Amino acid sequence: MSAENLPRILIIDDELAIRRFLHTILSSEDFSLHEAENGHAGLAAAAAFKPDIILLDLGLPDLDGIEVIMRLREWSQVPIIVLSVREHENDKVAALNAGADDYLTKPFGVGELLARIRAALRRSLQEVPEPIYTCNGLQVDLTRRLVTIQGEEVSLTPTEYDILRLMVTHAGKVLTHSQILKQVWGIAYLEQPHVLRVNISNLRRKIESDPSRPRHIVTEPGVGYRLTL
Amino acid sequence: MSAENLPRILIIDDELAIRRFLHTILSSEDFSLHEAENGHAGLAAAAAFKPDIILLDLGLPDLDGIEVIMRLREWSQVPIIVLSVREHENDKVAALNAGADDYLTKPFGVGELLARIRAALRRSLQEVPEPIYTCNGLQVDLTRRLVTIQGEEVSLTPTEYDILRLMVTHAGKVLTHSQILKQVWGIAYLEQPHVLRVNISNLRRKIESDPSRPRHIVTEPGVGYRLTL
DNA sequence: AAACTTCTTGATGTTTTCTTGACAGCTTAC
DNA sequence: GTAAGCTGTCAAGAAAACATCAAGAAGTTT
Repeated sequence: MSAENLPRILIIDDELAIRRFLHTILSSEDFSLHEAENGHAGLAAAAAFKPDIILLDLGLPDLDGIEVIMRLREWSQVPIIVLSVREHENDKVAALNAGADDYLTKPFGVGELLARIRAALRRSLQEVPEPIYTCNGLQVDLTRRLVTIQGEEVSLTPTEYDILRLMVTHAGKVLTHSQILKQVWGIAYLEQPHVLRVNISNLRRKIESDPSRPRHIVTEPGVGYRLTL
Repeated sequence: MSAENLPRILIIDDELAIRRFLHTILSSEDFSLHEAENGHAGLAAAAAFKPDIILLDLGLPDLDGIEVIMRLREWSQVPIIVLSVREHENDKVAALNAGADDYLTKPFGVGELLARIRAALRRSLQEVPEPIYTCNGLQVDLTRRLVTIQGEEVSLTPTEYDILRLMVTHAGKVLTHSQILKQVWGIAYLEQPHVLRVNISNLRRKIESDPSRPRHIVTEPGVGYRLTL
């Protein structure tokens, strides 16, 4: 898994010792970490860093923890796990009602923290449906890898689907021969425009109602191809 | 608010006293309640009652609590809040890793319980999928692990059932070879598509009326397999 | 321990996909 | 007008992917 895909965790805590502690625990797992030492910095970091989960200490110097939660909840659904020394029930209730997802009282077990982080991540990673490209009876559902023309299912070979997916994700824009060849076949095929033509032809036969006068996959002579918007 | 739209809570606990206690607390709020006094009844009720949230006691007479969580998670994403007297960290970690959303140690405060229920409800306003897949005479009941074809029960091996369950929970979507291999056999088998083919073949022999022309498990050449919707 | 089920693995034949070459149509340049 | 270059189509052989059978290994139950 590449570094970009690691779950992102934002730690908002003013105590250096705790930040170090959390850093030690969490960096042994596969997480991408970011830290903020007060409420305002935390709110800014939440917007900039776009964490998948926030670990929030309630006792911040500049802002009340509840305030931070409420400000976050004005625009973000990111899971918030509160870490606090206050174990009075009212504090927990207030934080949870303000929009926190979980509340852990210090000192807490490392295993429990990790388990609760995983539980929160599990919930929030529930996949977001990708948009479906639709145009003139052609429909491409990228999540289901399903292509339909006039409602009828079309079966594409892996290569054909790769090309079409590339075009859908860049719908309306011209894709040069080199771009398509590089993406689908790899750099080694840069000087082989023939394979691309054959595949475009096959693709058109499958998704165009009149392959000799294509409406979806338009050729831009001398440059490449373009998928009509 | 009409009675049909109230959040539905299922309580799985063997102790009458606790059920009474929870009933008292929760019926003062706007909840629709249902109770089960052992694991099997709880699993059945989860399928029939379709709760928005489950309060689960770990110490059940017939099934281990972790087992209940895992069985539920085979087909349902419903939030599970564990209520337990065991406050050892290992118990919490095991429950959370098995798929629980929260863990409360008895005795707990009423306010905290309500707050945690609200927190769980807040983020789980999503649709619950039907636990029973039906299509062209093939029926898969994930809650009972029961597969029937034209009403007749089919006996599957554990591996075959795992594959089918994976496909049912992603019905309509293409599952790549790697996805299936990773989920069913583990990462070590990623480069062994042969075992998958053998098992798909066996599965088809059992659930397809004409295995050579499959209607349910469609192969997407070069990619994987897909369960017809 | 025997009987049974399930899993794994190898061998073999089939199907699908990929690559490549031949050729024809079209456009542009001269 | 014609040559050159780009483009589209068809078809055949090669390569890869797939399905199925069957036998032995491993694990379970009786």
